[in-house]
Amino acid sequence: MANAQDHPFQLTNTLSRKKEPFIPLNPPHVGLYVCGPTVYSDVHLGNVRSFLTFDVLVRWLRHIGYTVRYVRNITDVGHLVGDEDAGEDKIAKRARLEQLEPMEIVQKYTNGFHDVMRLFNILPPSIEPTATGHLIEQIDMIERIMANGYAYEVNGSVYFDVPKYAEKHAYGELSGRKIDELVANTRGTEGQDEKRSPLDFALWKKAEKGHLMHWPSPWGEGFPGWHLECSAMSTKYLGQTFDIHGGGMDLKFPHHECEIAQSVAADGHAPVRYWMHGNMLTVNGRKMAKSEGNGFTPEELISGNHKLLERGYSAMTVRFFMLQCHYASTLDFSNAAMQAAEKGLQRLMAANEVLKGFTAKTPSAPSSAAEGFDVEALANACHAAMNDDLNTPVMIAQLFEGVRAINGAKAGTVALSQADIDTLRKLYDAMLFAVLGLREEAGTKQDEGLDAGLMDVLLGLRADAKNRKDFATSDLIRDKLAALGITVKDTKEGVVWERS
RNA sequence: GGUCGCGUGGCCGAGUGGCUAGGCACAGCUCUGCAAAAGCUGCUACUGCGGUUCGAAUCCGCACGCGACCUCCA
Repeated sequence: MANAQDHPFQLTNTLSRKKEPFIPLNPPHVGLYVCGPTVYSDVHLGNVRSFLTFDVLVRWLRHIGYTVRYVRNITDVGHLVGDEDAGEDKIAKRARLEQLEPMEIVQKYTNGFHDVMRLFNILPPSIEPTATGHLIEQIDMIERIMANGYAYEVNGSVYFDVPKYAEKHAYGELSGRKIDELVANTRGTEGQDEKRSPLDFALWKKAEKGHLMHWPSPWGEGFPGWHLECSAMSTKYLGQTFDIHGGGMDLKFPHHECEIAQSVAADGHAPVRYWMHGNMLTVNGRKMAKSEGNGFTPEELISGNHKLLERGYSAMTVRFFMLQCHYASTLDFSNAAMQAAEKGLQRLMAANEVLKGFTAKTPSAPSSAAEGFDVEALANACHAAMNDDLNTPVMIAQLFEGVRAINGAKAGTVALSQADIDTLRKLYDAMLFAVLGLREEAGTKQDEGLDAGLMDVLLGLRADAKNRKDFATSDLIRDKLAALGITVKDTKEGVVWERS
């Protein structure tokens, strides 16, 4: 767009805690890495929010002309369930519970994850690497770290030496932590006596007897540490330093902090130029989390079959609901908010239909009092909002300003030129579908074969009744249809119906 | 306990020190056989107390309330 130079894309870098102009390393290419799911259970709505945030980022970067290589991993090596069950990983535990091979668990929940992503119209990444597919790279990285003296081996396990690293580097810079405080606040360390410091973290864990997932390594049979895969895979596909790394707020510490340490220790470079963290989805003010048990799955959301849900909501309603909040703010889920979002989305999409339906001529003879509308200013405002740290709520607010103009043009109170209409069409098409990633939902369209035919019959009968001024009959038909969830509207252009 | 963040109208949520988003709900009007939709109009808020400033929701301090992270989590 015209003033991309004047208003470059600004992104909050959680490393500096400031909004910074986004300048990629090798324009027009952008390297983006996002931490993906651990595939040991169903994804819930909180997970969806995070992936949605980065989906909008990718869509926007591409919209303003960048070529994005988007890498989002699948964590398919289980990691420790908790202190008590040290030795058993989440995937192995699940495999035992469901009596499946660990890789069946991985495949099952990977498939489920992909289904959910499609449901919410979240674009697939360019590369979706798996931890188990990159053991060679991970082992190689451990060797580089050891060669540089930042890791040590104990009984077939390898640990990262955090105090050693902190002598020369800023461990804790991302999450704002200080080494002394971390040491002072460390919780129980039993079962971790192999570590020299409680802050040290595993790069490689020796597999105990009976452990299902393990691979050979220079240190014996074992499996990689949780933080390592992201470092190894981002380095492989995006280079030792790349543009943007994203993930949920809850991954900042220790996960992302460890990633920085691993990369610096292995290759001597800070891996990431811009760190980006999405905030949490909350329910009644508390974080939605697997461990809190307050999450619901997308299936439950759509069916409404969950005690927190008054009724079901469509995937696009949820998407729109989330986009009406800035990604860096917490967002609280509530039925009232969902219903408000649903109405708003309907109005927005309906206005887009009105816009598409305008004929070549001016939509409706504007009255002499019709006001003009600055379409250019609207387009610029949308662009500026997105460039301002992906401010989707402000961008959506602008689209609603446009809705008034579109509906006003139809009503004859706003004058739009053909050029205005063309600009608006392009703008709405781009913002609604390409950038916000909304899509028309099935079931609201009027041209669906049998349904459409049946409706034509009923509405034909109703029109006859109306012509005879038999309003009792015409209203009866409308009321009965309303009871079935179909709204009939008599507009100037004719009768329209839609499912609610 | 440590670190970080938040507290905006009936609800959800933006907000760069002055021009006081937007959505939903609500009320009135227009259109309409009625309804729906749409348009117009109305509804002016920033947890509390101090301070800085000509001027603060926005900056600073204190208090209260809430949350996140510190342990697997997006």
